[in-house]
Amino acid sequence: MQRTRFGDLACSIARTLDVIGEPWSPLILRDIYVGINRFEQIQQELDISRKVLTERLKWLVENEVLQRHAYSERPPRYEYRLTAKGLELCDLLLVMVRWGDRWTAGEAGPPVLYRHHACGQVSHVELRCSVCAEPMRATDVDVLPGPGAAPAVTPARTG
Amino acid sequence: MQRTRFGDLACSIARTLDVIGEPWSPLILRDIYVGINRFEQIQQELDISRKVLTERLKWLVENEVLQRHAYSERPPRYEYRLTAKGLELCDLLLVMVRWGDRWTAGEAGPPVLYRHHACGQVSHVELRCSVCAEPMRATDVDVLPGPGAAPAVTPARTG
DNA sequence: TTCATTTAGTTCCCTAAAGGAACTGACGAG
DNA sequence: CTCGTCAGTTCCTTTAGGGAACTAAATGAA
Repeated sequence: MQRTRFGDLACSIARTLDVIGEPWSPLILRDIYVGINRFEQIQQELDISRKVLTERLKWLVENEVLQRHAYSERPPRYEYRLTAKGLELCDLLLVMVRWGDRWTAGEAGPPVLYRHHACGQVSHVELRCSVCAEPMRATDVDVLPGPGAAPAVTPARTG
Repeated sequence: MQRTRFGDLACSIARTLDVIGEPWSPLILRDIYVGINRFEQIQQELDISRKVLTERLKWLVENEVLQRHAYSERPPRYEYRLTAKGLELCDLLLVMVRWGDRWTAGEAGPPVLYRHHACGQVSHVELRCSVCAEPMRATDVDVLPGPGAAPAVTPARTG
């Protein structure tokens, strides 16, 4: 193997990366999210190698992030659609956008704005606690082992 | 070049990926976030190639996500610390965790739990609008061009 | 009928990045 | 003086990404 697969690690970050961590995958997801969902369109918009695009789409379909849907039988033509699983991955994109806007956009300002349906305002995502709805950032939590944790590897000391 | 750099694209997702999109980078960030912040520790915990680890740490320091800090002068020994910029990247990790927990954890349940300081409960992050604080997911927004958008490439038609 | 075009890939070669193991260098302990 | 630790560096092999050309299936125009 040239690249280590992360899927088998007992870590939700690693497992998420296993699905969309490869180069281009998040950008492909973004394209499909905004309606650029056919092979040729994505290839042209991203200027990605056709070979790699084929591989990524195949992987994302296998992992149920996308569905391949025939929009024409004759000639056979396909488009890619987000599944529920894939749509939830797009939340991740919104958080990436927020960080990129804050730390990499510079003088020019954000390249894209997001208007929230509920309030009609241009805004951005914020992380909040699912229980108390107060802000919940990386600094606001303690990390505990969960039920799916790998058993601690204690070297067996006989004696 | 073998791998396309994303940093020059007028897209905050691409720019974020340029910083932490390479294989291992998010896992390195996670390690440092939880206090595994020395070269040897990270190398052993992730079982990553020393060469790649060196490259990633260098890149993350150059991009001001990490700071290299000498915790001993003689012998020279270093540890890596998150900057403010890097700490905000960890928010992204929390969102990756949430998706991984929901879609890849399976029967065993989440490997790690997060207790929110403010309410003391084990919970997870939720995306909400920075303006109205209502839930703000990928399905809840309209996408508009922003000030930093690349000028539309309209082929110049003279005539 | 033939030719061009569109869509969705596939195949091929080349290069660069990842993996892996061994090696270096500075130091400190015994 | 040797051993061990930390923080890398060097070297070689393997494999994934880039890029261009090619295929297949169908449509449409000349």
